[in-house]
Amino acid sequence: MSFNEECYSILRKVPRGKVITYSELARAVGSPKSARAVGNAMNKNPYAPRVPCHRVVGANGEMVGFASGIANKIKMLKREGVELKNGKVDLKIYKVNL
DNA sequence: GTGTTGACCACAG
DNA sequence: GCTGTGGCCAACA
Repeated sequence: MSFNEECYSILRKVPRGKVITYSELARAVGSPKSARAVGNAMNKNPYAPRVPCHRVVGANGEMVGFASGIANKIKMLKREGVELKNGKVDLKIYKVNL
């Protein structure tokens, strides 16, 4: 079980219509400071269709880079029922409760 | 083994 | 609110 695999595993647990932050995901993996490494893993994302990497947002619910483009990411989230507030996600509502 | 880069985060000014 | 700095981890040259 590699670090990135852990990330994918946790991310897969995020239900549709919900999101998670890199920080929270990193914390769930066990390294609260490895948010950067998490992003790196998402960027590679060998499990592209299996892992909903578009549900991962910044610590403030802000959309940070996305391999396929931020616009596409937002579209997917919206399609899942996630409303965006000024290009950001309301973590109070959409952030999954671990 | 070292240095750089990247979908980050927190803190200080 | 924005910029700069430091720190973290993983992957690559």
